[in-house]
Amino acid sequence: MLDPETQAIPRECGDCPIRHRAVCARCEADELELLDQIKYYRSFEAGQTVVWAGDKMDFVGSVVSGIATLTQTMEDGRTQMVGLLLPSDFVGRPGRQTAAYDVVATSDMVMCCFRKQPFEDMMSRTPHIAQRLLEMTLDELDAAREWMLVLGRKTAREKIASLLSIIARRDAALNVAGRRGPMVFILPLTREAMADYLGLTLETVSRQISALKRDGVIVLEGKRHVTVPDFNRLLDEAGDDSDGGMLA
Amino acid sequence: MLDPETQAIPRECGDCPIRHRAVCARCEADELELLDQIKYYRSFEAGQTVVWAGDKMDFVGSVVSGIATLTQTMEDGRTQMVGLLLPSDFVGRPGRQTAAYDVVATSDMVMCCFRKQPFEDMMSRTPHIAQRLLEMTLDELDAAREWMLVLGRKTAREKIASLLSIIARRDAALNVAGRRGPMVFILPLTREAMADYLGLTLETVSRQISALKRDGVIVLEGKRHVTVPDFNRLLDEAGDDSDGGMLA
DNA sequence: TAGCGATGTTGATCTGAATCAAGGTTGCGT
DNA sequence: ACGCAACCTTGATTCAGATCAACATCGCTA
Repeated sequence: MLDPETQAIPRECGDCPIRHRAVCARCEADELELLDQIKYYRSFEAGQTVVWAGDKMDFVGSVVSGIATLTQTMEDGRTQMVGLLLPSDFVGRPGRQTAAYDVVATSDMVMCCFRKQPFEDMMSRTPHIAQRLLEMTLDELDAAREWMLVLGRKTAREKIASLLSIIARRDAALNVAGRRGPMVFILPLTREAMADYLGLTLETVSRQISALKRDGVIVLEGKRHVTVPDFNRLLDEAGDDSDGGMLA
Repeated sequence: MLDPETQAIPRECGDCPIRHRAVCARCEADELELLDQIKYYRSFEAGQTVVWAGDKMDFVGSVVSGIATLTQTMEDGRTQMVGLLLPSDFVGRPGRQTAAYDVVATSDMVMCCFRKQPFEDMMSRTPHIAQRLLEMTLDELDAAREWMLVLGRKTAREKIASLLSIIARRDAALNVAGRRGPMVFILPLTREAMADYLGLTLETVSRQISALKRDGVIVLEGKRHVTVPDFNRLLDEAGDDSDGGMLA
């Protein structure tokens, strides 16, 4: 496992890989310089907890690289994942003292952090930040509502297909768009994490993945390496309106 | 059924019952005056559709009175409610052309609307509006994530108890706080709408309500009038961390 | 005041996913 | 190279909630 400290960390915002998608996306050069002065990086190892629900959280920030999850847990141990944080996603809520959910790094991860108070001060003086944060929050709300349909009404097979299509789509967006041929990606989650995301047990996740493989919807190499020969077929299995595949 | 036109509609923002909770909550007198000039009211009858998912939506607005639902529907007819809109809640998304969900008035309802373009112009010039909208959107995101736990991990009985406790709490917040004695409220949803909210069938909703009644968790008069003798008992049935009942 | 449609309840049966259980793989530390 | 721990798969059985079905209640209109 790589020492997270050795992962490439941008020195300046200009070099930052998430520059154009994160909460700072709309900032002008001068605004970026101010952010540059108050930002700091933190690295987390796979499995490490960033914050526990209910704990005081005196910073906010963006995922620069790696993956984290937001989860909620009931007293008896039932857990539900409520968010999957990928590079450029924002962590924390301005105007709130404590974390509402557990935040856990699922892979080695680097975050670009700001202490909450300076960030909030800056936000009130820099509409570009608040605007972008509003936009990102509205997108997350849409994603959460999409997920409510998955949790409430889809079958186990549809749930798995939905998760795979979301990961596949997002992966394609991060990499160069329009690559020809079948989609290929690495599952960033264990079977158990998938189960927590989908409101299933890990056994059901395993069975349904096996079934999709048996039916040729996906091809597996090892446990994590997935190839999707026909993305529309996968969307169909997810119960989604197909087409919509190709956006401009 | 009341003619919605006869419902009391405030003339001026100063008289408005949702003045201090809606998207305009943070506005100063002069800003309010500008909003006053571009606002208009629309009334909807119970059952009426405000917009269909995918349709062009050239306005945004706030629910002034009554209740509306946001729902998503799959091709085969499975539907999932993804939002319950109460007085002061915001409808529509700035910066988007078409509605993402069906919006349906569940009771007679009055909305305070703004054409999208003037509202967006005003938003870019009035940070108070964008600030409040961000805050409201973050609250909605929290509510959506809370709901993901309900949909993904709770039993049918816990789901019903969760819904009842949310309605009870919200009702108590709208009415004068701190009233002593048992909580009493009217269910604003049919059994079918509850089922769509909870990811259940209407039969299961009916059975679980009967069970909660049989076990003395709730008392029913007719189908819709609910009394909760012991709110902590209800929270317990919902699987929520109890206490948290009394906020300052 | 009878009839009808929307809404709600309850019972019988079925079924998809959970639970219980037994291995199989993989990768790491020693 | 071995042994252990995480992770994953597959099978047998159970069960919560869906489905299918019948009937009850209420409000409205003719």
